[in-house]
Amino acid sequence: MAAQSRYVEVAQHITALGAVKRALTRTLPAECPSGSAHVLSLLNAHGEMRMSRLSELLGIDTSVTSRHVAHAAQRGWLERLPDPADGRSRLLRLTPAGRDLIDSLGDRAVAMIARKLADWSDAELDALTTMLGRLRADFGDCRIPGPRDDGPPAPGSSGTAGSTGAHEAAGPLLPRTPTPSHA
Amino acid sequence: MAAQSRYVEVAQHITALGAVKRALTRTLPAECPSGSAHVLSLLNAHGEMRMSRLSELLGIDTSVTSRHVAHAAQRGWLERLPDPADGRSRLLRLTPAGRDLIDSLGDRAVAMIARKLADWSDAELDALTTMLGRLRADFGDCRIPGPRDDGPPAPGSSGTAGSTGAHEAAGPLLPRTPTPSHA
DNA sequence: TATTGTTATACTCTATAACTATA
DNA sequence: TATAGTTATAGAGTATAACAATA
Repeated sequence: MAAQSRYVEVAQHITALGAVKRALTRTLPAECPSGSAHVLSLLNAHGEMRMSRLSELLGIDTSVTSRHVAHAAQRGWLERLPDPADGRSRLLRLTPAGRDLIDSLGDRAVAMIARKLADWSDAELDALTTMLGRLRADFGDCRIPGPRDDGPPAPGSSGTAGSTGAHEAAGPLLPRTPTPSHA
Repeated sequence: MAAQSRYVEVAQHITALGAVKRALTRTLPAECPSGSAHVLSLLNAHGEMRMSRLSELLGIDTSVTSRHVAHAAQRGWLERLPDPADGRSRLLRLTPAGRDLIDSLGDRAVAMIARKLADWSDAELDALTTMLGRLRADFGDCRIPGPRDDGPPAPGSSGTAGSTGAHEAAGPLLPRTPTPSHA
C-alpha cells in the first residue's frame, strides 16, 4: 500500500488521458465512429468471437456493444453468424472490407502516435505497454459493479464482479453512493 | 522510431483505459458528474486560475469548460471572481465546500485504486505516473488540432514532464481527417 | 427459470457556431 | 478587429430497463 498521493496522481492521469483518446478519435473518418473502430480493432486482434466476449473486452454493457456491432454490420464491416453451439449466441467475424478499414484506421492512429512519441525508445515503449497492460489487468472487468443498492445502505453482499474479466475480479467497487442529498 | 506494432499497442491501451476511467467515475455521487469532479480536482491541485487555463488543463473546448464550471458554481463548489487584470476574464476559486467535496471524492477514488493496485510497489507506481506524465506531455494540448500541420513534434518534448499539468500547448495534432470520402 | 442479445429511453460529455462584453 | 467567456444546438457513448428467443 502506497501513499494516497500516488493513487491520486494515477487517478488524475487516467482521467486526463481521455483527452489523448479523443485526439486519437479525431484521426478517424466521419463514417467510422470511435465505437465501431474499437469493435473492429478487437475483432482484428482476437478473431471471431461472441457478443458477450466482445462486450467484456470493450468493458461496456452488452446493450452498447449491440449498437456498435449493428452499426458496423450495416456498413458491411463484420458479419453476425449463427453460433452452432448455442442458438442464442451470434459469432462476429470481420469481413474483408472491415479488415481493410481497420488497417487504414490503424495507419492514421499510428502515424499520430509515432509523431508524438518519436522520442521514446523501444524499451521505453515496451515498459509503457507493459505497465498499462498490468494496470488494466489489475482493474479487471470494469463493467457495472453489481452491488445494486435498492435504497438504504445495503453494502456487504455484492460479490458480483467479474466472472468474466481478463482475470479474476477484484473486490466489488464502492457502492454507487446512496444518493446523498447534501450540497 | 519504433515498430508500428508498438504504437498500435499504445493506442489500444489508451482506448481501453476509458473503461477504467468510467469505473472511477462510478465512485462519484450522483450530484457530482465527472466533469465537475475533474474541474474541482484541477483547481484543488493548481489553485486559482482563469477559464482558458482550466480549459487547457482539461483538454476540452472552452464552451464545455464553461458548462462544467457553471454547474460547479451553481452547487457552490467554486466562485467566479472578476479578474482585476482583464475585465473579460474570470478567476476561478474553490470554495471551502468545494474543497471538502473534492476531498471526499478523492477518498472514494483512492480507495478503489488502492484496492485494485494493492500489489504495486511505490517504485512501480512512480514509474507508472512518470510515464503517463511524459505520455501526456508529449501529446501536448489535445484540443482542436487546427487545419494546418506544422510538421514534426516540437523538438524538446521528451523530458519527464512532471505531474498533472498538461504543460504549455504543444504543436497541433494531425489534420482533422480532411473528410476522406472513402470507406 | 436463466441466459444471450436487441431495442427504447435517458443522461453525460464534447464540439461547432453564434453572441456579449471587454481589450 | 481580436479575445474571454457564454449559450444553443447537435452528435457520440454509455447505462438501465423491458423484451425476444433459446437453453
